[in-house]
Amino acid sequence: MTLDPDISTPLWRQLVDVLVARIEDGTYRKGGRLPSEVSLQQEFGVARGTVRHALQHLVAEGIAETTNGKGTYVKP
Amino acid sequence: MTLDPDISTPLWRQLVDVLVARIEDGTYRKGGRLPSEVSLQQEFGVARGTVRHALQHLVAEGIAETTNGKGTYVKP
Amino acid sequence: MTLDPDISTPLWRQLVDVLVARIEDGTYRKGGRLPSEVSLQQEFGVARGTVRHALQHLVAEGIAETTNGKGTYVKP
Amino acid sequence: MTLDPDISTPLWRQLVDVLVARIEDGTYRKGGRLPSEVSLQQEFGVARGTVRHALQHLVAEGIAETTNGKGTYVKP
DNA sequence: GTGGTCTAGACCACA
DNA sequence: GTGGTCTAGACCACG
Repeated sequence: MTLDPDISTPLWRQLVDVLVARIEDGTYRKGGRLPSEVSLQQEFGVARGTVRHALQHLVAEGIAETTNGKGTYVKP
Repeated sequence: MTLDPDISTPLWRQLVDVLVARIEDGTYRKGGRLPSEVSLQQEFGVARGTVRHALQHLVAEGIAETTNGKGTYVKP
Repeated sequence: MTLDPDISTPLWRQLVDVLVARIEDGTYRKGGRLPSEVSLQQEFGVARGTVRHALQHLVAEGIAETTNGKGTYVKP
Repeated sequence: MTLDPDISTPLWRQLVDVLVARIEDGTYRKGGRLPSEVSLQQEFGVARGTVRHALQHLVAEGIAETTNGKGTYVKP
């Protein structure tokens, strides 16, 4: 899975879309843990800040919840 | 009694404040023993490392004293 | 350089001794930066917590100084 | 699985025998990790000192190897 | 890409 | 059954 650096949509937003899609199709289960920031960084080939931005967006939207030292979880 | 994971103050520092307050109001008496690390861990819902960090801070400030195998005591 | 897991001296204390020795023999210069926590972790084959414990000991003794996001420096 | 507190063989030695048997029959694989001290303590209903004594015996005999913070492993 | 905080859980040493 | 050490690996804040 790779993102497209050329189109106008910001990378972090493309990433949000991918993550939301994966939550909806069950790749990431509700109540389950998302991959770590480093994993996502590597999988999508983006900077860590981008990953953090995307995850914080999910948290702000109430889709996910993050716990220090444990990871980011999909809300049920 | 619970700590607040949202505000910027580190959990261990919040814990220090609570312990100091309890020493000052007499909940933990001078010369008496503080609850064990495991007790505090359970009461405040944090990891043992966080509890230890807070207790070591009290020791560094000369407020408490710790003895291996016995516990942590409030200095008179 | 490796540490000895068998003897009773804690690993973090052995690490303190090595770092102090390197400061004294000029391997790490006064005013210069120490290797990052991750580097030391790899060089000595210990966990990052152990490295941090050793570095914080140097800071507590006034031998080094640490700046968030930049590194740990030997005091002149 | 329970041990027999009545017979003259010390509990820790009975425990050693059980562990060795389990290594030989493959319940605990060579190179694999033994259950934690607390697990064994609960499974066999013995004190922690007994478990530690038995494990240290395995280590002394070169059957197992223990690493602080990780567990006790069966040597290949 | 550094240091800072935190979690979870193991074994170690003391009493 | 306490505190002491250690591992492994996560997210956070700074630069």
